[in-house]
Amino acid sequence: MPMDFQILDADYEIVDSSPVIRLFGRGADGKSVCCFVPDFEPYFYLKASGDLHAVARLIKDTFEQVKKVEIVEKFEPVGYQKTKIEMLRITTGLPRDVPEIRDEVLKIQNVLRAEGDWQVYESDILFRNRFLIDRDLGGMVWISADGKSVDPVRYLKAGSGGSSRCEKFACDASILGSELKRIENLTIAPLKYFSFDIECLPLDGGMPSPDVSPIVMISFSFEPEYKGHKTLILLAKPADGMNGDVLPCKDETEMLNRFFEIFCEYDPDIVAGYNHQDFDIPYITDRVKALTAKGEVINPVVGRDGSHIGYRRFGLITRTEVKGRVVVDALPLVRRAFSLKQYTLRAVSKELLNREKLDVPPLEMEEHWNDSGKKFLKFVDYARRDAELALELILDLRLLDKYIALAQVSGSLLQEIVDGGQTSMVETLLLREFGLRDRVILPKPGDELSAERYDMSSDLKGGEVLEPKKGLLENVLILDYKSLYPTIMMAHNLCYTTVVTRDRPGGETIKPPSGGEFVPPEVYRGIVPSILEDLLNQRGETKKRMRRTSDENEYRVLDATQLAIKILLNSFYGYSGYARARLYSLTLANAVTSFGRSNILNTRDLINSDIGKIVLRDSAALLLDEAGELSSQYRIVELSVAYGDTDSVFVHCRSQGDLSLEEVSLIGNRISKIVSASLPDPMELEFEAIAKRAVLIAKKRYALWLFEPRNSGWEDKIKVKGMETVRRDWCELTSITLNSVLELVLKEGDVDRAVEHVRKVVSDVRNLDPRKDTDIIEKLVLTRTLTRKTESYKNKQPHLTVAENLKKRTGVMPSIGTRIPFVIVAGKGLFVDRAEDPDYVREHNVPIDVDYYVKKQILPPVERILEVFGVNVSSLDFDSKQKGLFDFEAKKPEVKKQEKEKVSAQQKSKGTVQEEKVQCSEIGRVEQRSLFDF
DNA sequence: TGAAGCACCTAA
DNA sequence: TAAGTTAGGTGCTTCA
Repeated sequence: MPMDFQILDADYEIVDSSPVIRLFGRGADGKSVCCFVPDFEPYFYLKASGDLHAVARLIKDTFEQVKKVEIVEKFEPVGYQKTKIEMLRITTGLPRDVPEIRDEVLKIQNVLRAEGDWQVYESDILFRNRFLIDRDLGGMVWISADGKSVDPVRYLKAGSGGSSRCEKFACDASILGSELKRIENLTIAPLKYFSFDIECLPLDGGMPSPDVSPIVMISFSFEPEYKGHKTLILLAKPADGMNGDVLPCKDETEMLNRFFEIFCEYDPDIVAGYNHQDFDIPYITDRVKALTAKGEVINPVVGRDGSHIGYRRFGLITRTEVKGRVVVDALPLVRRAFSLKQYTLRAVSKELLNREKLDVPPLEMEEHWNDSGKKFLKFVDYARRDAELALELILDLRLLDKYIALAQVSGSLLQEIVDGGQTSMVETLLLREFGLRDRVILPKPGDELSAERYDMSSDLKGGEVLEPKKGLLENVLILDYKSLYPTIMMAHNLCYTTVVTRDRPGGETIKPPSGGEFVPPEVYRGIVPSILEDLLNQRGETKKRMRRTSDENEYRVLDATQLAIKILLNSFYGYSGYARARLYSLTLANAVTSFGRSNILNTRDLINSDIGKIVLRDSAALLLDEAGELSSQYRIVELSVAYGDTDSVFVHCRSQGDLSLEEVSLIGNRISKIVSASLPDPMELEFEAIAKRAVLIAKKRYALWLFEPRNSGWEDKIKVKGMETVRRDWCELTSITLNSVLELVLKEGDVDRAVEHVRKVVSDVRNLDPRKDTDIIEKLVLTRTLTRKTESYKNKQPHLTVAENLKKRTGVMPSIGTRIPFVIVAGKGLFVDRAEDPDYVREHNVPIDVDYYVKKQILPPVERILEVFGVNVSSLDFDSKQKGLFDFEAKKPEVKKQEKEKVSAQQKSKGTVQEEKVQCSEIGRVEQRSLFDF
């Protein structure tokens, strides 16, 4: 009977001195499966010169690992080629033979004194990936495997000389697959998830070290439950009167053995945790080693094939692998998915789950552990909560959905996708498609070549950013190009395989503004453009199915799929300019961006000049007809591009009197149609939304009051880009204040109230009582990422100061990549030297530098906006010297109120925003005058 | 006093 | 066995 399952992981094992692929997965029936697939052989390609038959014979005779050398016809990786050339396909006995002999075969060239350049191809593809690519399988794909069931331990031992790794096998079922078929299934297998978290007893509250600091507790959280338990806590000591989910053990060794037993017995597909990739897993591994060295007996099996817990460190990065399962660390996933000020489990749980982490400070852990009453129970609950939170982050926030979809669409294994970036996905897709088109792919470049390319990359130019019409605008259309770079590549057949390098095609070529030449699709349809086209079609299809389905789960899977496809579509351009890519082409990357730049410039000119004006008549938008006479029932709308960045254009619509949202959207649709019609397929300018009001401050900095069509009505929201509200290196008070100002200015059109609000905030801060207002410190915290080692900084940095203080006080230096919170405290000297840890400031009542917050955090961003409205910004702050002039402040509200009433009356009578500008500047002056009068 | 350079973060 | 890309604003410090 064939067995259906979803592929979670793949690797190989040697049986009878031949490699056997192992596919690990979870079946629709809930059973974990291992499927053995023999008879797949490792190979790579060699481009050689001279008599290939002779070369082939020599290679076969020289290397005993080589099983077969064939002559095949292939295209080289880069450049348009009229014909294939002959290459050697070298098959070896074992996967590890490939890296071993790939350098050796190149030396044959010297032996033969052959001319030309020899080159190996596809010599560094992991064997499991080679298999998945060649068999059209991939991560999280459903397959139906036919074959007979086998005893995995006996099977692996047969003739392999006894692999020590297969004493124990943790799958529910194993089969020897004879036929594998990919099947369509829109569900996700009933995966088993668990998370775990360890608690160690550190010496003097510092960092625990696995040599000396014991692990005292391990907490689990399960989904679905394990033997009726949602959570489980293992203790490294005996204890009485514990809950059913607390398992006291004799000692640490027994606890660790229980941990591994539960690991295998539960048999999770997803091994979750928070920072466990960098901390818990390496710690357990090292601790087991330390205890074993002392003579303790621990059997640390975690893999589905009986393999042990372990990790590897590459520089700063730790990689852990658990055979047959997927290790998912919530920390990097949360980092990628959400822009937060801090990524401690505490901050993340609060922000995203609205749940509190419990806490036991490191210095008190020993006390809590040795207690037998409440404190001990608190410690247990603390451990339990940490495990729960890690799993909740992944499940409640559905963090894995996107990655599962990316695995399915790209064909890479889930673990690679969760761990890595876009590279592995793009390469998997390229390898598959190149293979089908008889084209080989280069190995990954070494450090030298990468460095060389990195230097060249400085002449890769990017997108075009149009100078914004700074200030306040009404009725702005937001349009953007749908998937600009991918559609450019499709429209112009831009590809590694179409760029003219050696062979010249007969007819015309495509010439991008950046230079270079590409053959048209009739001559050779580029591989990347066809991959993109395929992805684009898949995405359209997926979206169609989303509209059809009523099943909630299916909808979610489909939504994740279309999002994954979008990510993949946008990954190819970046990859082509990436110095460590297998296929790197500056000509290609530059062609894409240069078409992009000329496209947005053409669009601007088309809208400004060719369209220029649009005539609104009845309910239809028409182009202004030169000959046509216009009666009073027509309205002319003048169009001009107010801003644009890479793939977007903001079009300002001006006409006499108000324009309704419906009228503006008619214009938007019209522009979209006209511009799209002038472009090659599948490029398309899409009408996205209307900004009733827009404040453009600078390139990449603006705020919009947006209206988007939503089921037969309009939905409005404020969208802020690039300004301090969305930047994490400004304090919360800045973003709150700025948001209020933007809201008042954009939605209410009430600059006056915005000014008043700012004054209030400023005076609140100036009058801050640090002893009483400790909670406001929270709003004054700035954060910045520690991006490098101390010695690599050329200049002092505030967060570096704080990180070093932390190191002095606790002995622990925050690791690279950590966001460091800090506040600026009062005193003399440089800003960088006055940065301090907020906790320290709270505990020690250190005074805050109020003047800094007013002058450097609140005012500059607010001024940049209010200046646009002609507000005299010097009236916003009462300088610290004037703070003593209490009378003035007391009088202020009266003056304000009068002015405000006057203004709002005027506003009502005139109404448009243009006039407000004048009125507002008057307010500014009035205040200014009263200041002097006083 | 203002330009130059570093550092960070964001837009696309 | 680390890593998609460039464009651009702003603040702080140093130095001519």
